[in-house]
Amino acid sequence: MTYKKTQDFDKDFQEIATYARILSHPARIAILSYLAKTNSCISGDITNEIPLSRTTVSQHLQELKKAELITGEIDGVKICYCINSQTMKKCTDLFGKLFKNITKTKCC
Amino acid sequence: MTYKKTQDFDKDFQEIATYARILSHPARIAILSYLAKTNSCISGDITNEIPLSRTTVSQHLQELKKAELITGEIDGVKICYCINSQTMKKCTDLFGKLFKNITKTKCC
DNA sequence: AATATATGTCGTATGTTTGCAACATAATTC
DNA sequence: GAATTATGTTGCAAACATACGACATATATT
Repeated sequence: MTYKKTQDFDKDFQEIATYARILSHPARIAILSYLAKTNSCISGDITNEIPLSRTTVSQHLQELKKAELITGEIDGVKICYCINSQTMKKCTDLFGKLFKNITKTKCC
Repeated sequence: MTYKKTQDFDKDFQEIATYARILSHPARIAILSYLAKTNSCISGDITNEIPLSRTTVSQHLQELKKAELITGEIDGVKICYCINSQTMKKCTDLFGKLFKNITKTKCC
């Protein structure tokens, strides 16, 4: 086996990398952005906003849900997806801390 | 062709997604972190710090360089990699703005 | 100029992500 | 209970990412 050595790294680095991967696709950023600025968080409305097939948008939603960046609540036939503020805050802090640490004003 | 629709999204989203992809591997975060906290920015020293082969570390360095998050200057036989503060600042701002936008205290 | 040292590039194996059509399910309405 | 509506799941193909050994290059030292 010649694959995946992510677990050989610092736990913090692994965690940030995981969130970064979620944010590494514009569709997922677009979904989060849309959820933040509207109150209509119905799956179908999200799909209409994203220039991808229903299937693909659904998959991106599942990834965001798995990472706990969003929640999904069944409401009759429809499903309401919302931003998970708690995880989002954690994420904001992690990235904030990272960028603070790796900002360097001068080099050798 | 059934692939890659990233260009169908908002330019800002594409840009953040690109930086997020760079940060989506712990080795690259470890490299940036190491460069920030030490003055020894020689390629060989970085390689010794990362639990991956020289080849693989070199590839991660190339990716960071391509994204302009680091610079690489030849110094005799050695190469000195340094954090590109300008790009890093831009990156910090982009993510800061994103997280500020998608932080929502309540949902439907 | 031969040798040693530092580093990059190529080729390749394998795992992961992206995207979608087709099918499945589950609540609602007629 | 049949049709409709909203949504998730499966399976597949193409593209991309990860990892590394082997080879290439380029400076420094003897």
